[in-house]
Amino acid sequence: MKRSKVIEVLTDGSVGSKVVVKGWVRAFRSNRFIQLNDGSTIKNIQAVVDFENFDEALLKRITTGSAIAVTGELVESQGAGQAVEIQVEGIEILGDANPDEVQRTVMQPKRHSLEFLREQAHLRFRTNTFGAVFRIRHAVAYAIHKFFNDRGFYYLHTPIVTGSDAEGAGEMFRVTTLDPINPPLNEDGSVNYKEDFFGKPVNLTVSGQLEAELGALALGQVYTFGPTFRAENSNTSRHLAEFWMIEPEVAFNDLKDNMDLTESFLKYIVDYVLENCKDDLAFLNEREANEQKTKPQNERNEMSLIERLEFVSKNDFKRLTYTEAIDLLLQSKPYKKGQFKFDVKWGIDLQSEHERYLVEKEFNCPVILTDYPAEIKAFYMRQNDDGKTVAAMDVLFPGIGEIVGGSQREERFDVLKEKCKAFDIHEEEIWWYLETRKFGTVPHAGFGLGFERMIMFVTGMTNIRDVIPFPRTPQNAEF
RNA sequence: GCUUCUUUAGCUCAGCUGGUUAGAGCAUCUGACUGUUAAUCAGAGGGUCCCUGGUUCGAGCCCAGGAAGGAGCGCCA
Repeated sequence: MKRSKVIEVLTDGSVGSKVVVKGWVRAFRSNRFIQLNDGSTIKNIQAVVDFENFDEALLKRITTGSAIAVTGELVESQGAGQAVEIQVEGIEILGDANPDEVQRTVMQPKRHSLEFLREQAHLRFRTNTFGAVFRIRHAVAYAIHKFFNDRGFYYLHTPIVTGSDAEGAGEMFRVTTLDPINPPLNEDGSVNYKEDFFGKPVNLTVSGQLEAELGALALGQVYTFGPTFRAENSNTSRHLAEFWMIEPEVAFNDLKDNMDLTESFLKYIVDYVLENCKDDLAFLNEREANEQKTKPQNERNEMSLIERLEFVSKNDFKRLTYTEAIDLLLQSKPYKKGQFKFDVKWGIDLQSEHERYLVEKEFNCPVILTDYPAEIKAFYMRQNDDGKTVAAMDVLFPGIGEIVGGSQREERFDVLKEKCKAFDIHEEEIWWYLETRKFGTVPHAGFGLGFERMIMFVTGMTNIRDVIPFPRTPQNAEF
């Protein structure tokens, strides 16, 4: 008989029918009630055993963590916690799990710290929390592809190994096949990269944006969705050395179009999760609520996870310029009381404390800041007419900080060449990028969304290492 | 990279002014019970007190150095 998934049995199963369900045992209570989970839903199915009719040695092997197949009739449950359950007629042990060893793992049926779960990333999928997080992670990835596909975007695969060091987005990981102990040397003692695999130094990508622009300037609208690597020694709950980024790029869009696209995109993702991940979201909502109870009143979230998602879905993002933001900060209470650690004045890069004040105190909703000073933003951002600022935008989310960074791109050949000079970027390194400005250049714009930061927002997880299956961070590449 | 906190049983933690045999809850095991929902009740086993060195009659506790982890900051998405 064909196996039914737990979610099928719970949603479409008809009472009286025979079913086969396979999964992992979460709990075996009273020698009678097996809680079985197969990953298709956060919910377990209860399989009820008349232990008088089964071999005691067989029942002994039904332990937390073991894998079994049960055959039986789907019946209405006599208990309160579930509508239906399986009256077991046959049990097959698929894989044993020794309780003494299970006890040392995160499968041990008790509450665990996230730190302990992180040390067992290979087993944390078995827990309710991480099951929910990774089902939602999938749903968000799918929603992103669906959003862009429905709007006529093309998914463009930009290179992971890149020879250009021009993005300026951060430190890069060198990729080489040279012998690290005895590399071939030039006469002056430097490494001879002509003998390396690609004949020159190459790195893992820090951004697919420049290549995405090339695609957009022919295909019209494209997006990338791939792994991104930053060799920064960042030790925070918001940074990974390997993360996933989505970078749409649209020809003929200006900064306003870019903001509109960003806002509808983020709201679409939130709506998709609210609509399609109800069970997992309800669990994470409850989980967060319980966690909040252990915190002092003033550190608790004002809204629950689901309320926060609904709030973002229903309310317009607050849009203001960098210059307006600086004015607001200068008039703010914490500034006047000297409570900011970092000074505020036009021209500075906003610090976390400033962004948090704007997002969490002043507006209490997502904020889009635009038109930053040119000096603190990348070379490819379009120069505004004031000569001082560029058409940049950062989207700031409560609790997460910067979730999107984007801009209208500099499409004027001469201006871009000047910017390259000012930023010390050699033309011969990005001649291909500059050429698009020579042949039918047009205004265009795009942005980058940190995928994991978005997952943090929709799951309520507060450490980025808990929303990617196998986190890579400084000094940690286990699994 | 900087600041700060933590490290004691499988997990989460307590451990008094430095003093005899290091504790609790949960988990595991054994037994009882059997329509349970984090099942319940009784009992048992389980320790390199992170590592190295020092002070002391005596160190889980004090001092020095190191390691690992968390949080915050910087860099950024």
